[in-house]
Amino acid sequence: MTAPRLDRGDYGLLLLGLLGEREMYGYEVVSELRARSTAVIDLPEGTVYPALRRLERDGLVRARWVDVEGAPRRRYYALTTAGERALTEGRESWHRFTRAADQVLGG
Amino acid sequence: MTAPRLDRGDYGLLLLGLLGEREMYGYEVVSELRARSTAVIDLPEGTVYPALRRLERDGLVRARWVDVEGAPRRRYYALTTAGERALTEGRESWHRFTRAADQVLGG
DNA sequence: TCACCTACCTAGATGTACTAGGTAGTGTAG
DNA sequence: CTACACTACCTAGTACATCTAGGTAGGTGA
Repeated sequence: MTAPRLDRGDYGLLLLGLLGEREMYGYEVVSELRARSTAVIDLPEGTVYPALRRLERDGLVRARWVDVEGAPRRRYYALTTAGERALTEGRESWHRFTRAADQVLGG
Repeated sequence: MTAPRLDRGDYGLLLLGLLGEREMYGYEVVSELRARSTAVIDLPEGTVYPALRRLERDGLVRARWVDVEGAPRRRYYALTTAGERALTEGRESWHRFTRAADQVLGG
């Protein structure tokens, strides 16, 4: 019964977009996404952490542990060169797609 | 190794968008999508036919067989009332999403 | 003591796209 | 008359991402 939602894709590109600005850790990514999109994009942690792992597995991001005083340690993620390239390409194909979709949906 | 693609969602909404304009049959949907999006959205038949079936199963479209002289018969699909409502809602949430995504990706 | 927040993680279910086929009818070029 | 191409439909199986629903652990404040 649920209506079809075009916004259910591979969210990896959004994570690349955030990490393209600065190094971030997983939990920060979750709250940044929510803040920046005024809660429109509200990915649960169970979605974000596996997604970051996939990006790492595919060589698009690099991770490092950082100890923090008086808090659990954080796993910071940063783009690799391949990640930056993927972000650029992904952004372009995303814009191509939105233009095409608006052509179909009526912009 | 493949780069993450934000444009892999549930394409059902696009089909609703097409059918919102006029009744169409499956094969027509495939070629219309390709034509209208200048081949950016190129869904294979193996994607479109099952998607139409799902929309029908969910009560968003209604199907009828039409005999054609000198050609294989066609299965025409049209929106139901629920389908029109789903299209309106889907369009809105799609626009909310693109705005939010551009906020993250850098528009 | 209890609740809550940060910060990370995973197993399993669900669901969709896509691959790679298949059937059948019509028209056409060699 | 044969081979190819095009229309028009269909399905089984695979791959993969989201999401649910948990869990672990350290720290803070009532």
